[in-house]
Parts: sequence; structure tokens; C-alpha cells
Amino acid sequence: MKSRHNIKEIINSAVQAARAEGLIKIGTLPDIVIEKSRKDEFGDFATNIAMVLAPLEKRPPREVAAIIAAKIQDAKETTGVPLVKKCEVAGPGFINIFLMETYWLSILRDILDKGEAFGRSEAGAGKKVLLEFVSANPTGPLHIGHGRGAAVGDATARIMAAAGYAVTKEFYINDIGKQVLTLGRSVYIRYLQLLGKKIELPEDSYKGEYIKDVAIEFRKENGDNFNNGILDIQGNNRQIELLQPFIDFAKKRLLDDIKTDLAAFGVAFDNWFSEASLYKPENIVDKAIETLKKDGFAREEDGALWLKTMELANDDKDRVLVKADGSKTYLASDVAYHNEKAKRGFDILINVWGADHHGYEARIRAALKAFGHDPTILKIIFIQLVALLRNGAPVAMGKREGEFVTLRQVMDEVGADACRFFFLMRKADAQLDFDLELAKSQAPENPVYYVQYCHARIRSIIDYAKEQGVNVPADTEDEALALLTSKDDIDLIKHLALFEEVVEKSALAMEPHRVTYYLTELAGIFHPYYNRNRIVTDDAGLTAGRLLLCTATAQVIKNGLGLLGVSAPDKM
RNA sequence: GCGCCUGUAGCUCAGUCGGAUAGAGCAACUGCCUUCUAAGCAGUAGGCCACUGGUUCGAAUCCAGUCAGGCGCACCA
Repeated sequence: MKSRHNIKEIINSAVQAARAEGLIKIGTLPDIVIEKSRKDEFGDFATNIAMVLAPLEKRPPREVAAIIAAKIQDAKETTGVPLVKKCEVAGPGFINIFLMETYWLSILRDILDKGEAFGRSEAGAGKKVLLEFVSANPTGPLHIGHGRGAAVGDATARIMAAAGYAVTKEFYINDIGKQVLTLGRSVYIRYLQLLGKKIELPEDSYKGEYIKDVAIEFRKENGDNFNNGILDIQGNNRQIELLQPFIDFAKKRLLDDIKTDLAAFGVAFDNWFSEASLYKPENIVDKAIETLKKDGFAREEDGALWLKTMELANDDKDRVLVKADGSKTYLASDVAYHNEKAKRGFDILINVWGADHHGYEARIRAALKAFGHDPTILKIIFIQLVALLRNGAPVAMGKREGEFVTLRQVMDEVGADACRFFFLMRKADAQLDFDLELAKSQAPENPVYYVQYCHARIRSIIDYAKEQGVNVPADTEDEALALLTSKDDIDLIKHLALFEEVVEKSALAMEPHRVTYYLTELAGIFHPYYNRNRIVTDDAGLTAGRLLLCTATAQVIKNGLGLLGVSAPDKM
């Protein structure tokens, strides 16, 4: 049952009825807005249809509104139950529709019947979505920025799945190229240092403490006599071979750490796509480049091969695929990778990127276009920076080389739930202040606890009711619901009813923060409701009705938190 | 210089495919625990929606320009 759709039908048939009687002329219904009224005096729903029709009818908006409003008054639900209580013309020509309480009670019935399925829809029509996110280099632990990307990507996946999209979550592993070579060399140098060799870490090395840990583990497994000849750290092919065991060990070990952290964060990928697999066993990158050359989308200049991103995607300049020395750029892999993605038959490709990568968008779009794909299937969610605070003061990070706050550290301190919730409190493309003390605090100003507490509080009330020997037989539920007639009851139900639409819009816009806001609002309605209305009383009927309303509220909170990947504890 | 993002209450931010008197949380001030979880609630106060112009019955929302901040414009990844 979708409240809004019913209203649209009612308005539609009202217009048809008015036209049948020759009261208005317009044949097809233009795009109109039906919105939940912001104020009680504006009814439950409002529409601007009369103001849109007025110019076409060449009549004043209020006059058109009056005609349609009269027809809406007569509207009956398909079951024949009167649905509209009152219908008024207001302001410049709005039609405000007031619905019967029974309408809202039927929505509550629907929530209880659907249970954990409430909020799911077919809005996405089964479209296949590839959502690529995190994709951190396996050269170090995940930092706080990756954490936000993980939270946003995973929540987006859950929300889109709930809205009827077929979502595949993918992590692209940059497991070849210069950065893993640097990683292997860094570990190697640390290994030599462990053996007492006097050797300095070159400037462009990974300098974090974790590299030492990897070196220690390598030594534990391979002993002290593993390839202890000193390399010329400038690097050459022979040395890459010598480094290979260090590279392999380190990237596997660091990728395992990333997987462990993501699992602890509640993020599970369907697919781990290795960049190296684009080159072996089959060189897909070379094939892609050949195709681009053949089709005239790549050109040579200064000994390098350039992708014509200017003509393909209005880029500022063309971009290099193959360098003059014959080696390929990162873009070359990515071009081939995105071609593969599109060929795998997805309707929508979503990438979650740091906002500092926005210049890269045109290049990927250009590549898709060059390979004959529709470039508009690519959607990019840009993630802004996270400013880590403690009691309002910035936490020093990223200043000293190789030092940064890891996702693991923050998770260990504030917990995965608070961490995820905080990452989803703002729209992705807005900078986020993350206050560690606030996230940990067990106070109402901490939104995570505010929402979770709402769920726990309701579970506690239900437990209390059971202890008091209250039970609600299934065959008396509808009678009990009918007793929920107060403004407080109906207002709470109205907000619960919004959930389906919030999920749908959040999915279509790919904006998970909308769900976070919705839940904070819902908790902000329930807590005062609880404060004003005692649930368990001597009135058996009303107690039963309110317990059902509480049950539905807890269900919606739980469903919503589930979409964010945050738990809904029964006790706190 | 060019491009993208941002500019809304003291602070952090919702609201932006145009709608009625612009919202929330925090901070501030005033109150509420013999009562189902006070990890909560009630109330007060707080605004030239950066600025200027345009489109419209109607603009925080759309268009143009200006100002301010962030980011990007590698034969790096």
C-alpha cells in the first residue's frame, strides 16, 4: 500500500470526473506535485494541480481548484470505504486533502503485516547495479576516509537492494604497478634493518609502523637468510624479481588486513576484482588499447599514446594511456576495467570516489563512450573529507609522514555502529565533522544512541507488558488498532508511513543520509509520544493498540538502521 | 586562468527536478526523575537562505554575474 499512489489515483479520477461533466477541458494530466502537507491545517496531502491547470484552462486557479476539490470529496477507496474526510482549497490554489483515520490505521496494519519487508519496493525494477567502493591500495591499513567510503557505499548498496535493484558490490584491487613495488621495497628495507644492516629507508617509501610489522612477520616465516644481498634501491628489472617475494607477501598480508577491517565494519563484498587479472592470463588492457586505436579514439604524440578525452567528454586535455617508455598508466587499466564492467551487463555503474578524484570522471566517461557504451550509466558518488575531532578540537592527523588515523582505531574507540552512523549523517559530498567523544557519549545529543535507544526503549516496554501478563491475540488486533484515534497516535503512524518513500527516494538519488535523517526524526517523534502517552495501562484495548503501534515503530527503526548497517539493540 | 563542489540560526547541517509563515540537532536560557529505560521530555530565544540582477502567479530551490572557501587541471596511483 503506497499512500501517495492512492492519492494520485483519487486526484486523477476527480479530474476525469470533472472533465466528463464538461467542467474542465484538459485531457491529459500534466506533471503535478503531491506532497505530504507540512502543517496540520493543510491536511494530510496537498496538490498544486489547480495552479498548474489554471493557465491551460484560462481560469483562476482557485476556481479550478474548487471544481476538482468537489470531485475529490466524493472519492471512495477501491474497497468502497470512504477515504477522504475533507478537501479544501487554500492559499493561491492549493487543494488540501484530509484523510479518514481509518486510512492511516490501514497503513499501520500494513506495516505490521509486512514486518521486516516494510520499506522494500520494486522501484529499481530489478536493474543491475555494479557498486564499486573502497578499492583501497593494498599498501597499508584503511584510514578514516576509506571508512566513510565504505559506509556510504555499503549503505547505498543496502538501500538500493531494498528498493528493488540487483546490486553487486565490488572492490577493485590495485595489486600491480609502482605502488606495490614500492611496498615490497619498503618491507625489504625494514627486513634488512631487522637483520642489523645499516640502511636507510628511501624517501619515497611507505614509512608507517605497520611496514615493520610486515617485515617481522616475513622474517618469522622466511628466516634471516632470505635474499640478504643489498639492492640498489633505484630499482631495475632484476631487482623487481628479487623483491617479488616481499611484494607478494606484503600485498597479501595487507589485503587480508583490509578484509578483516571491512568485515569488522560490517561490509561484505560480492567481488574482489584484481587489477592484475586485466593483464593475465589474457592481456585485456592491450586489447582495449588496440580497439581504441583502431576506432580512432587514441592518438600518438611525443611517443606516448593519448586517449581523446577532449572530444569524447569535453575534458580539458587528452590523457596518456601508454607512456613514452612503453609502460601503461593507471588510466589504461581503469579504461579497460570500466569497459569490462559495462560488458558484464550492468545497467548502472556506481563508483564511490574521494572528492579529490573528480577530475577523473571525464576520463572514465570518455572511455565508456569510446567503447560504445552509454556514458550516462556511470554515476559517481564523491566523498568529502572527514575532520576528526575530540571534544570539538581537531585531532592531529596526516601531518607526519606515514601517520594517519586508521578506520580500525576509530572503530575500536567508538564502535562500528556509531562509526557507520556518523559517516552517514551528512550527504556524501559535504565535509563531515566526526567528534570521537560525541560518538562515544551515551547522551541524547549523540544521534546514534538517540535512535538506537528508541528501539531498545520499545523492546523494554514490550517486555514489561509481557511481565504484566499483557498479550494481544491476533484476532483482536484490528479492534485494538481502531482505538488509536488521538492526534499523537495518528501523527506517529503518518511518520512511519513515510519510510517507504524515504527508502525509495534515497535509492533513486543514491543518498543514504536521507535514511539517517528520517530515523533521527522518527526517534524525535517517538520519544515525546512515549513521554505523553503511557503505553501499558488498565485499559486493555488501548494498551493492545499502543503496543502494536510501538511494535511497528520498533520495526521501522530496525529496518532503517539495517539499511545503514547499524544494529538495533534490544537492551542498552 | 579553466572545471567541479560548497556558502541556510552562534556551531554542525537538512530542505534544492519552484509552492503556502524556511526546519532539525548542538550550544544558551527556564523547567521536569516515588510513575513502562531521564541514554528521555516540555518551553524560550535565535534568520537580508553569501551578494546582485533575471525568469514566474510564486525562488533558499531555476538562469546569469559577483564574492568567499575547498578540490582538481601528471607520460602519479
